[in-house]
Amino acid sequence: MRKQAATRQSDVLDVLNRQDKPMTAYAILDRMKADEPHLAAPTVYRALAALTDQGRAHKLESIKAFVPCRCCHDASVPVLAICEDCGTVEEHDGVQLLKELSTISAKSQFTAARHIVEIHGQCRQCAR
Amino acid sequence: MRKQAATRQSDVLDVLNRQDKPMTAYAILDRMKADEPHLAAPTVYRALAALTDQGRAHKLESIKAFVPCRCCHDASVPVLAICEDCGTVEEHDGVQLLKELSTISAKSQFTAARHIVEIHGQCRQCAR
DNA sequence: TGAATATTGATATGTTATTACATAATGTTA
DNA sequence: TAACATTATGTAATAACATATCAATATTCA
Repeated sequence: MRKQAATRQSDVLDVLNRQDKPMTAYAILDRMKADEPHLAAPTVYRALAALTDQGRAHKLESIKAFVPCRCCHDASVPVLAICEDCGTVEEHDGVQLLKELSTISAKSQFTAARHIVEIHGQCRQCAR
Repeated sequence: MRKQAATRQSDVLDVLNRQDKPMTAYAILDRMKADEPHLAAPTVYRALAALTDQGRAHKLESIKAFVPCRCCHDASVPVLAICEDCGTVEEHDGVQLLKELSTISAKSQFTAARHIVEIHGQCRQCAR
């Protein structure tokens, strides 16, 4: 059934919000197929592209998965810490990094449009 | 023909070094197939995994491509600036970021093992 | 030397992402 | 509201990226 783009996006974001771990696009697709069996990959990818553009979700580039945005990083830098043991992701804001990142870009007169900061390691629970 | 892992790794690194832009694993594979037609994806991926582990190459997570390491980031953070116009990648060292990154991890008692910092934007040439 | 271990090659397959295009809904103008 | 332009969606196919598996080959070390 056809839906408005905004509705699709909300649907996808709902799926992400109901999960406490990152989900791949195909995991989201499978989940949504329970209700809408005809749904296909591009529909999910389109919604995800919109959500990440709007800053309502983040893509974890290093693990090819998505999380809903739980902070707010207006004109700032999302920092995503990924636990390699349990898979959970913590979201932080990286305003503090912005100054140093700018310095680095300026060094070669590079015009930064988007920063990607991901941390791999162990969460508090898993580290002990 | 069978080769030692170390030799394979050098071969792959040579291919990367002869190119001034990042290469995907399959681009490397195609290039190497010119000499060794039977070569297959896992061979290239194994070599790349070793090279990135050793810090002799970097993977650009956000574009799924690889570059040879041209700096040295002993116990530090590689920062990769990717021009979205021409595709070139500049490599910088991000020691300056380490302090703030640690602060962020410490906030939630996260144990960082690896940092991924990538910057998307325009290089100096393309920005004017 | 020969058994145990590790590494490599090859095939197959799994996973992630995009292209291309037909179709349907919506907005706009007269 | 009719005609048209615009935008978004559904669908199939396929491209691009990555890994599992296992047999074959090399290496290690008693």
